[in-house]
Amino acid sequence: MKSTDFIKKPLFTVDSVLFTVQDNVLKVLMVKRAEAPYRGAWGLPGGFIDIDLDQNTDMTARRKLAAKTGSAPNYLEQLQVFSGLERDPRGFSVTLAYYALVAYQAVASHIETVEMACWIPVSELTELAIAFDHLQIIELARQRLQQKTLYSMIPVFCLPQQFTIGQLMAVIEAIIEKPIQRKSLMRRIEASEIFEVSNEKTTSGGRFAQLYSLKPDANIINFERNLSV
Amino acid sequence: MKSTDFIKKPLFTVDSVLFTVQDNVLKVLMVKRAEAPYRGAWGLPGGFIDIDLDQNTDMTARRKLAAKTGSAPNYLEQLQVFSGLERDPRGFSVTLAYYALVAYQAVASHIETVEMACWIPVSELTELAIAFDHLQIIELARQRLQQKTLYSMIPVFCLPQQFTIGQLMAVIEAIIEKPIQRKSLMRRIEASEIFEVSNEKTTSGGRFAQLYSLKPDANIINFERNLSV
DNA sequence: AAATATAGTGTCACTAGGACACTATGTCAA
DNA sequence: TTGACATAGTGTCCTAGTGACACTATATTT
Repeated sequence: MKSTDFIKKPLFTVDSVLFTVQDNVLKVLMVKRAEAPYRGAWGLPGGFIDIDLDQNTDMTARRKLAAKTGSAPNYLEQLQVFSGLERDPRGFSVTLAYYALVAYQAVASHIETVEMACWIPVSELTELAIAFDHLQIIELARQRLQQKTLYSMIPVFCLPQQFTIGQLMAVIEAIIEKPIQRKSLMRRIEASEIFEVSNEKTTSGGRFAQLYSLKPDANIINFERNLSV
Repeated sequence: MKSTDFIKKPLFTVDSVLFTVQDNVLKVLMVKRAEAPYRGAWGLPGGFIDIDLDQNTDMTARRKLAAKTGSAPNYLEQLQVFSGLERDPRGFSVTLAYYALVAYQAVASHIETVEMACWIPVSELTELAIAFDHLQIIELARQRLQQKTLYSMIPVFCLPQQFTIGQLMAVIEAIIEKPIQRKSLMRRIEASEIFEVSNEKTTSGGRFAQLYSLKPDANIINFERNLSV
């Protein structure tokens, strides 16, 4: 291995776009950068692989998320690699971006205790100083999440273990930013066969809503049709 | 930057699964490895980023593919990152895998002149010695290609510029390994609005087949339903 | 001219989602 | 107590895109 290899190796990092839905608004976990470059700007939670700690890049993403949220996300999937000379002032860089989902309730209290980690509505990101190309990464993650919401049930991962259909519907509508038919959602819940019912629950004035939860061994399936756009 | 950073940086490579369809069989471009590890085994075309040559990882994939095929693929997309301590005897490694499509005719003659590059039917891969976890990567790429074939027209990228509906149908059936309805395909060709007609052509005994080609500015769209599985 | 092969169309059935009226069951205020 | 209202959940018809498959069209071959 020549010494030039050292210089020419690109920086490799792992970043995650952690989504949740709170009050019918899609939000992203952002971290205020304490170091250069882009010191003081908001960036995605992430960092370098630690070969001693991480079996693979999934573990890196989980470790970095746990550091900020104190827990593991309900869903984690690779988004895309972003690379190039321009995206980091330190030189050629390669970032593996993940996107992830979590229930707001699961991390809300922990977030408050963490210095400079914050849920930011995706619609308000443009008002902030965002580090690197992270705004672009978030936008792609949002598109992927929207698309996947049209043909799968992944939005359940933005909810606590027990949830009502009304809550699931609200989360879906927050993600795709369009209303959907309650009836269509119920048909899919039945067809997917991955949910089970439990007790009852009441919310803001109205009939009791059935509580659902994911079956323990449930695999998220893909429907063969999209919901209408 | 500490000296330990040097040691602990993972190997980062870019590999591509280049598919084509020849004689109704889905094939992958494999390269016989001339160096350790896995010397003599078959592996995917790929290698390290060259920061001086590559603007980004897409360019790395294209450059490595051009070295083996003499041309650019018709389609190229990121598949997934594979990482871990176990997958490479040299240590912790990270590979960004792409998958790509090309017309057999476009590279057939060049392949023959290249030492140890070869189209291998995906069904015959298990009979060979495959380096690293490349077999697993190819399998995932195949699944992604199959899935995408159900809701898009990407299989056209396995064909030359001009092609008949019969050829497109054959390519699709080779990819998903199921027969499809000619009528369904024609409906999608019309609906997609990305194809245009040209002259005529005859093949093995039968009525002339209309030749189609992709419109110059065509964007591959996704249909809202899958073909039946 | 008939057999055969491939190209392309007409048409009906099926399926899953969209629309929307309707029923069910809770809260709250007069 | 009762009626207005809010949310939960159902019944039913409409629609669009695909599957199935018989049918027509046009070439080659014998």
